[in-house]
Amino acid sequence: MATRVALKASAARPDLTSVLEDKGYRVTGPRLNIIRLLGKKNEGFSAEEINYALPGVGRATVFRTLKLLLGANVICKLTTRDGGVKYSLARVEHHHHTVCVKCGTVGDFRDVTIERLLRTLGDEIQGQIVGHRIEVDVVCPSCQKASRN
Amino acid sequence: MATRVALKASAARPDLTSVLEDKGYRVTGPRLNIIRLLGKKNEGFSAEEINYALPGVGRATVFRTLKLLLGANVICKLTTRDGGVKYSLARVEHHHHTVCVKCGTVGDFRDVTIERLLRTLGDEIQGQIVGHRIEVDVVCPSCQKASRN
DNA sequence: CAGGGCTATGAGACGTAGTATCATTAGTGT
DNA sequence: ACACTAATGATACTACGTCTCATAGCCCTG
Repeated sequence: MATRVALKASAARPDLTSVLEDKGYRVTGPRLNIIRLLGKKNEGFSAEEINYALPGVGRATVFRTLKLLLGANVICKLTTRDGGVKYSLARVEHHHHTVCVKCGTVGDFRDVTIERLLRTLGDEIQGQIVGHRIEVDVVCPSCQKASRN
Repeated sequence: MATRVALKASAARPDLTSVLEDKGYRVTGPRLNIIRLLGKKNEGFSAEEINYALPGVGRATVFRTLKLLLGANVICKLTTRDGGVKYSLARVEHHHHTVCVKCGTVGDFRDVTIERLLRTLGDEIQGQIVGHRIEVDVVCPSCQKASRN
C-alpha cells in the first residue's frame, strides 16, 4: 500500500516513522528518539551530535538508524570541504546541498538543468552515468552579514 | 622563476618536483619516492596504496606529502560513492571526476557549462558561492563490456 | 668544512567516522 | 503468553587522518 507522500518543502513533515513501517522495519524506541530529534533539526547534523543528545541510545544504533534512513532517502549524507561528514533531512526527492564554509549550515537546492547537463555530458564522459554528487560551498547570508561588520 | 607549464593530458609530465621547489619546500628522498610513484599511476590511488608500495616511507609522511601536493593543486582528493577516499593526479587546472562504481577507475572531465551554471545558480542558492565538488559515478567502458558477457 | 638551525622524517599515540561481533533485550504474530 | 526474530548496546576493530616528539638530514654561514 505504502502511500508515498510527495514531500513539500517546509510543509508539515509526514511522520518519518511511516518510512520504517513501509520498509518493514520495526518502529522501536531508539529509532523513534532519533527520528524525533531529526525532525527538530532543520540544519545539517552529525552522527556524534545525535549520539551526544541521546545518551540512552548506543553509538552503533545511531549509525545503523542513519544508514536505514539514508537507504530510505529520508536523509542524505554530505561531505564538507574540510572532509567532515554531515547528514541532512531530505526535503525534496532529488537535490543537492550548499554548505556554509563559516557556520556549516546546510541548504538544499535543485536545478533541473544540472541533471540534464550531466546527462548530455554523456558524450564527454567515458562510460555510463549512474549517479553523481554535487556540493556547493557558500558563505551563507547571515555569515556574509556578520563579516561585513 | 617558476615557469608554470600548461599541463596537457598524457603529454610528458613536467616533473612534479618543481612544484615543491616553487613553493619553497625541500625536495627530499621520501617526497621524491612518492612523487615518482604518482607519476606512474594514471588512475586514482589511495594513501594506503602508496604506504604499502613504499615501505621505507612512514605513513605520516605519505599523508603529509599528499597534503602538500593537494595544496599545490597537483593532485586532488575525491570521495567515492561508498564513502572511500581516492587521490588522483590533476592533469588539468580545474576539473571534475568520474569514478567507476565497479572497478574504481578515476577519470577526469571538464565542462565549462557546469561552472557557468553554478555561477548562474547564484539566484537559487542562498549566499555567495565559494567552491564546489562534483563527482559523477559511472560504469566505465571496460566494465560495461565485461558485464555484457 | 664545521657548526647551527631549521625542516622533514618515522614511530606511534590519538581522533573521528563507521562497521562487525555478540550476548542480551524487546517487538510481533499466533 | 510464548516463541521467533529483529534490534540493541558494549566493545573491538578498521579506515583515514592528525599530533607529538625525538631523531635525521638539508643547507647556509663563517
